[in-house]
Formats: sequence, structure tokens, C-alpha cells
Amino acid sequence: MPTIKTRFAPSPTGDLHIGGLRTALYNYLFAKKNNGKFILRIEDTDRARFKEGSVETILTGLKWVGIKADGKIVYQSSRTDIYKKYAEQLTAENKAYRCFCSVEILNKIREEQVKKGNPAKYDRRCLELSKEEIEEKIKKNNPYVVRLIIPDGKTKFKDLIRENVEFNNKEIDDQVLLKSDGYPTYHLANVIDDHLMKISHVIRAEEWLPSTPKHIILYEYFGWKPPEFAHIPMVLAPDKSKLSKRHGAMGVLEFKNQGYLPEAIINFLAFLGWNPGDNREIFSMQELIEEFSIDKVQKGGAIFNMEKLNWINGQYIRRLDTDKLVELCIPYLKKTKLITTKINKEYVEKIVVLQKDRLKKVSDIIEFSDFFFKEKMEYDKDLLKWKNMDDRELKNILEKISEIFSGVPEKDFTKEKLEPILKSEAAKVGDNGKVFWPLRVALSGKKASPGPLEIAEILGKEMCTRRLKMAIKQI
RNA sequence: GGCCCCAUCGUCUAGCCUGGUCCAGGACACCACGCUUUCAAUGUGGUAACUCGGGUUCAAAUCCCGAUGGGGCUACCA
Repeated sequence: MPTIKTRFAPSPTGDLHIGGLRTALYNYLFAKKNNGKFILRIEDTDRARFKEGSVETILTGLKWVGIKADGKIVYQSSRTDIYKKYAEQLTAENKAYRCFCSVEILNKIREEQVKKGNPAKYDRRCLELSKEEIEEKIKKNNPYVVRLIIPDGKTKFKDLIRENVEFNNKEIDDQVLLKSDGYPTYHLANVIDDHLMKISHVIRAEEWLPSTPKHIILYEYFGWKPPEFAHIPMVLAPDKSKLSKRHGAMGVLEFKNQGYLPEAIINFLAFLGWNPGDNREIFSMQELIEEFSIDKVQKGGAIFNMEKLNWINGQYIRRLDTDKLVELCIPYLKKTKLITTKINKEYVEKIVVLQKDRLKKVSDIIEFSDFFFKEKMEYDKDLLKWKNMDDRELKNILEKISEIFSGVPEKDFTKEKLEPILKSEAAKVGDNGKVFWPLRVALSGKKASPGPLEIAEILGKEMCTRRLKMAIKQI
């Protein structure tokens, strides 16, 4: 059996986004599942759209999620001679021709075709040019492109996901292969490279399906065996359109910055269009490699569902070692200047343990735990009141708690020791909420937080006493 | 406009190939209850879908045709 070889071929026009990452993932999973190779090729043939730094972004993104490419990275921009040579070969064999038409003329032709209800195709007027005319134009340095001659007939191919697909060649435009700047278009470079690099399976997004016949024709012209094709469904925005920046689609590194875990992203993305056929939901990369199969890939597009990503991410956060989670949390706390002096790892660790179950993403640690680091609490005094408590009752209870706290020695200032005392106090007023709610708000300043005694233990006696005092002063 | 692809709960999906076991299963979200001092986590339960219309068949979510809807492509972008 020939070696399985797939590739991810992004163009460096911006961030690596979710859709692209999933394409990379499926290629990677398929290759690894079949003991094959997965390679990375940078399709940087569009000089106008090239964005500085995006190759680095793509590379760090892939590295972050654990997708490793085999072999060297190929840059198409360094291979223009190869593409040019093949374009010339096609031209010499009358499988392609030079076209000198201007963009204006081209647009006009297309417009007229559409008006007539025809496919928007070029009318091949440059195919009529005589040898002399062509030579003269070249001599005069007239810019030209090289176009593929689409033959008559039909082009059929078998897609691994969509089965048989058929196009009538009449509908297909004479594709530009070589641009007037000497760079190849995707179609030419892609086919040549896939062949030269012995790619066995082309797994790419569905948006490429309509141009596949052009590629097949190219393979035929060159006398090469085409690879297998698998056109995977697209990742959609909530409005079902192609996911783009317009929808606030984030780059992979932005997910990283927000505190999503790479394992969660991978797990989530794998399930966007694929699933193992049973009820399991949580999969590691290794498990995905073992289970992945291209024929279980969905045909229809999948909407990117942030809620589910959050859930999966929460699952992974809960499974993380506390040490590791502490390491991940610290940069966020630092960045927001919540940690100003030196880091007290022990202190942060206690907080992280407390918040672990609550985090959807690591960055949540900031808004969930800011009160552990702040001196001043800011909250509405009415928040201190449990149900229909009045000022007087509230003041009494806070003073009572304060009194109780002062009677507890510092070493006994733990949840374990404090709980029975406060519970018995609560029993006197007949409602746990009357004691615990005001205390919790006084300590955290929030309407939602971990339990007051867990907080108290971490904050320590002195700080708790101060916060109670501040609360009482407000009433 | 032309061509292509697709179509199961709000979302991701199982089931479809090999029709009956499906008054359609799971997950997220949502709702309720339990735990409980709030939030979370967790447990239990619940609401919720085969786009429509024709065939084929004893029987169709599953096969066929059509309609409708959605998406993509239609660049000297990828």
C-alpha cells in the first residue's frame, strides 16, 4: 500500500482561524491514523494579500495545539521557476494559452455572459491570436496570463465524503494558471506541488469542490494520477454563512490568550463535523488519531458553537493538575495587576483550588477572584442584605460575626473550625442565609462567589475583620 | 444570473449505505427538582427534531423524484 501523505496548505494572509485549524486537524488525524505523513506547505503566491507575520502566527498556532508537521515546510514563493516551467509546457502542448486581455475587458465579458443567463466565462478571444500576434505582443512587453484550456466533455471524480461528483466542462472557465506577475495561481501551484510532494489525499474545505474539476483536468494534462479528494464541510458562523472576521471569528492564538486549553480546542474542533459514532465526548489527540475515519465526516456545514467549546474547556480545566492550572492563572493575574508585588504561589494555589470548578476559561480567574487581591471592595450596600433584611438586622449580624471572629485564635481560623460556630449562630436566627450571605458579600463584594468560609480561610483573620468593619461602616 | 454541495431537537450530532428493533438516541444550551448560605460543580427528571410534496414498499428518518430552504463557487484570492 502506498504511503498516506496529507498536507495543510494555508496562505499567509492573516491569522490561523478555527476553520483552517480544523482542516489541518483532519489532515493530521487522517495521516497519523494511517501511519502516514503530514506536511505543511505555505501557499504564498498572492503578493497582494500577503500579511507580514502570519506564517509565524500559523506556525505557533499549530505548535500550540500539538499538530506537528513532518519534514520541511515548503514555501511556494520559492518555487516559481517550477510552476513557470510547467505552465510553459502546457502552453507548448496547446493545453494552455496566453491571454492579454485587461481586467476591464474581462469584467465586461463576464457581465455580458451573466446578462444572457450564461456562466460567467472568458470568451477565449486570445485563443484566436496567431503566432505572430502573440510574438509581437510579447515583444512589446504586453502583460499576459496563462489560461488553461478546458476541454469538452464532463469531469467526474469520486470524493471520499461526497461520493460521485460530476461537472459539465461547458460550465468551467479557462482558469488562469499563471498571473501576469509571474506567480502561479492556487490551481497550478497546488496541483504541481501535490504531485511532486506525492500527496495521496487532499483533504480541504468544501469551498474547493467547484474548482476540483480544473485540478483533475490539470492532472490529466500532465499525465499524473490525481490524489484522493475529501471535501470537508465548512465551519459556519451562527448565521450559517462562512465564518469570517466579520463575525468576530477569533484567531487560534486569541483562544489561547483567553485561556482556552489546546486539548479542548482540538477535542471541540474534531467534533465539528465528525464523531466516533457513540456517546463519548472527551477525546485526547491520541484517541482521536486512533478513532478518526474520514467516512464518518459529516456532509453539511457546522456552526461554531462557543457554548459547547466553553463546556469542553471547563471539563479540561477540571482535569488539569492544580500546579499546572496555577501556572496558567498567574500570567492573567499579573497582567491585570492583581498581583503587584511578588507572587505568593501558595496563596494563588488556594484560590485556584477554590475556583477550579467554576472556570470556563483560564482568564475567568480574574473576575472570579479579584477580591482576593484588592484592598477595597466596591459594592452596593443593599447587596449585603439577605432577602428582606433591614439595616438594623444586617448591622447586628455583621457585628455579631465580627465579634465571633475576634474570639477565634488565628490558627483556628479555618472553615472547619468556623463552620459549627456560625451554624449555631445561624440556628438562633433560624436561617443560614441571614448569616452566610452578608458575610459572603462583605468578604467578596460579589453576588456570586465561592462559599464565605472558604474565602475567609484564605483571606485570613485580619483581612476578614477589616472587611467586616468596612461593611458595617457602610450601613 | 449560472453551476455545485447540503438538509434529524436552538446548536453539535447518532441512526440512513445493508428499509421494520426509532411515537428517533447522546451532548451543549435551556427549564425543574435534589444538594445548598449565593455561584459553580454534581445527581435526577423535563421541553425540544426526521423541511415539504409525491412515489417505491406490507413497512421509509432511512431508497427514488420534485419542490423549498441554506451554503459555496462563479478573481490575474486562496
